[in-house]
Amino acid sequence: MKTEKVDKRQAILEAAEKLFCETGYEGTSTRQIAKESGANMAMINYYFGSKEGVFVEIMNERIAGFASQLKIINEDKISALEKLHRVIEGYVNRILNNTAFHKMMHRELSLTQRPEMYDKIKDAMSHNMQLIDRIITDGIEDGTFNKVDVRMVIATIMGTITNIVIAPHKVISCSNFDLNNPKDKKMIKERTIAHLQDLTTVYLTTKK
Amino acid sequence: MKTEKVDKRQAILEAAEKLFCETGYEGTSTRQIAKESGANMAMINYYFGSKEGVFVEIMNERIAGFASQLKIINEDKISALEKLHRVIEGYVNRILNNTAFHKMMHRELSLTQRPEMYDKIKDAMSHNMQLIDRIITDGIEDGTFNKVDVRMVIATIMGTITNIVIAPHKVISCSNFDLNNPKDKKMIKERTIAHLQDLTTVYLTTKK
DNA sequence: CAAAATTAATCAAACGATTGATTAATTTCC
DNA sequence: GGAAATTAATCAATCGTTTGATTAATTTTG
Repeated sequence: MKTEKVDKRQAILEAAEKLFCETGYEGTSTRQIAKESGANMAMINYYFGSKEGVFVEIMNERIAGFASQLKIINEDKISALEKLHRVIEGYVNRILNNTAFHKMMHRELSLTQRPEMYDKIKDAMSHNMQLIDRIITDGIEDGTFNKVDVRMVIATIMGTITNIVIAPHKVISCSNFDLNNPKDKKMIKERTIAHLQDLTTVYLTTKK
Repeated sequence: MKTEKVDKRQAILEAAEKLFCETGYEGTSTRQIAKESGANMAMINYYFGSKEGVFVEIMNERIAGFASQLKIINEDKISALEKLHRVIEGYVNRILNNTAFHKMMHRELSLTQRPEMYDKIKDAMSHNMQLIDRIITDGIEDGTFNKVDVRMVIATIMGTITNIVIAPHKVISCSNFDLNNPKDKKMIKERTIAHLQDLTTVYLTTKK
């Protein structure tokens, strides 16, 4: 009999992330994680020390993957609007490819009970926000963009995407719509990108 | 000594809402609710049947207050843009006056474990969404608004507000900023309204 | 009106179940 | 053979809920 080598540690992380996303941190028990991952309950504490240790590990892993994606964009020799459009495309794709995690992150952000996690997410976000801020501010300074409330524009871009992830029914009234269905996801991605690019183009570059 | 008559039932509701907002539904114990409200633990089940009964009661109360506010706007003899601006003003004010509850509602919306609550929130929202949809669609049909993705515009308006409530640090980098501080709240309200009204005006009425 | 009966509100205590965590023994693997 | 990985069994603590009793207020009755 072949010993199918499975990494229990990884299995726990994946099972935990799935369950945390679905039922929240408090709503998920270590026994559920053990059952879902096929590992013994004690393995959770063996590898991660505690339930919270698993959670922190998941967040750290994910957040680490955040930073690397967007930095390249700002170096390209393209217009501010083009940069912004690429950022939007990158954001929409990444968030809609990780809807479950994004929901969890947002949920955590709305809770006051784990301030160190709140700060961690905040810090992870702030870097990307500074990048977008830089792009828009540059556009304003060189005269291609209107003078707008930069931070509010960012809130609008981020907020729109998050809103679509968390409450897709607002956009699609179709009852059998499913964000996990690749075809549906592709459609909503394209629609979101098109909308946000159109919106920013009109709002930022229309001369009054 | 005057017997200061306190309504325990109401006290439980208020304490529970506060705690649910702060630490989530699963993260709040009935013992905490009892202690915070000054009521005996048994009173929770006596009045509401269960912990979930308290939660449902809170949501129902709040949602009931939702519907009545916006319906009047659509009857006024004003332009579509004017209507939309009033809706934005109403929304921003209401949500920023109830940030804790709005956070809780949004958190609940991102969980899949209480589908009946999800549907309840969804239904409560959908009425208001139809109203906004109607306003924008009318504006498009009579030629005052550009042809846009109506549902996406709604997602943008809602998403912006929610994003500001849940992650105000994105907008205000000031460290001692506090949404519970009336002065700070007033400022962020005005800024949000101004931004969204400006955004919708430019995006919907600028002729290309 | 006043005694009796009924009701609603409140309480401390305890219920069984479940929680996250730990133990000590066992198996796996190099 | 010994370190690492895995297990079943168990821990105290906490969970949401229920209980039986008590108080205070109200209603019914003679």
